[in-house]
Amino acid sequence: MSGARELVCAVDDDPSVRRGLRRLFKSAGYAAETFASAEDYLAREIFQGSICLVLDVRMPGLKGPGLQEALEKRGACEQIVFLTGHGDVPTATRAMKEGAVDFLTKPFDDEELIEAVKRALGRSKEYLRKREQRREARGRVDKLTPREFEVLCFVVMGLLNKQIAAELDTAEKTIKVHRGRVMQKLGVTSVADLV
Amino acid sequence: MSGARELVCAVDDDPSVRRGLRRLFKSAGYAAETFASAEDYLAREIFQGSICLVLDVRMPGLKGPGLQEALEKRGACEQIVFLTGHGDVPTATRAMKEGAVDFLTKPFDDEELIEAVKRALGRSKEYLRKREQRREARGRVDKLTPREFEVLCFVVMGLLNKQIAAELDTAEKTIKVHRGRVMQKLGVTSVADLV
DNA sequence: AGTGTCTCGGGAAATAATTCCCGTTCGATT
DNA sequence: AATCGAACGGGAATTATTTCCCGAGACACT
Repeated sequence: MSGARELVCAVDDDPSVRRGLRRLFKSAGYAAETFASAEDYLAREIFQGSICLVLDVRMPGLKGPGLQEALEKRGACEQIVFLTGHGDVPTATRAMKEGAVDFLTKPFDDEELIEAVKRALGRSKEYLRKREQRREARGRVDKLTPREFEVLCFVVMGLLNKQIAAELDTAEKTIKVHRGRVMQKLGVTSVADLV
Repeated sequence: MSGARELVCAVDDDPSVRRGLRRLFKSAGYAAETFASAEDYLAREIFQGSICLVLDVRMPGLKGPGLQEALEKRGACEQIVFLTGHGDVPTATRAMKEGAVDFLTKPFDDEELIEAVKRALGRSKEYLRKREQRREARGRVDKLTPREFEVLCFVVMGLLNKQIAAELDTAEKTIKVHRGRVMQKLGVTSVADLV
């Protein structure tokens, strides 16, 4: 753990821009790091928390949109704000279609950038929250034996024990046992909680 | 009913552009209409089906983004593709943030536009589908009496009749009656279906 | 005054679900 | 060979739910 739950990362090949951004983010109360290239950023250890990436489009090596694509493939939680002096309409449009939070052009307004960063961190946090929920749910469901999982499926479909027994060609008693185990393993007491 | 389930509407103040778009959409197999201004489009009767709006940004009177905003306030299902010769990055970014499907610049590629229209119609259809589901669910829940609704809330929380009776300070028998009515009015037979 | 709806209540009977106990069989691990 | 977990099954008792029947009081509308 790096301590914080939120982090703003800026990637720009211009040292003076990096310095300026770092100062701006710090003064806005955010933990900030800067990188001179997309490759440098990718080399960083993965941050366990919400991240906002402030990206330049035109850089030596991997470009902003390329990094965006790479992160998306990785299923990362980073939310991206583009900040560039060389933006054209097709690039901006594509970036937004790919899920960027905003696409700002230099010279930029400090307040506008901070607003975008705020939105990005919010979205990143929301994304992490949902992913964590899915992970937990899967973790619990994975604790079930295959047969128990089958029974679970029918239960959430609203079938009665008797009907499930018919579907699985077994005795109703057996279904009751499985059902009881499922409820126990998933830590719930009612059918409503299952769904 | 206008017969079709899908419609492409183009709004542009240039008659020759309108003609060209109409021909393009027709040849791609879509029902198409064109309008010379945003006001003209708003005057049109509301189409009952999926709509893709192809919008110019710069027009006399209400501009493209203005129309986008107006439609969003109306909770309309229109999905918008911008098509303009005067696009700048901030305008494109704002349009995409507001939910536009794409933002293309003239001169445009026919195939690219048709692809965008296709995506827009798909999104519009999906939006309509979800709205219809919500409407139906609300319609059925509105058929419940206040007391029945209270009971429903506790039921989906997974409480037993006995517990609900205690919460509402009434007899378990009464809860059973309400519960039965709720199931009947909502057209379901199991607790799982309720949730 | 009558009509209708909502809420409340009881009884009785059938069905469903839960929770214990007991056991067997099968396959994998050790 | 022994052990373990998983799936299967039966019995019995308890509790919950559903589905019928019945009626009473409150309140609004006509």
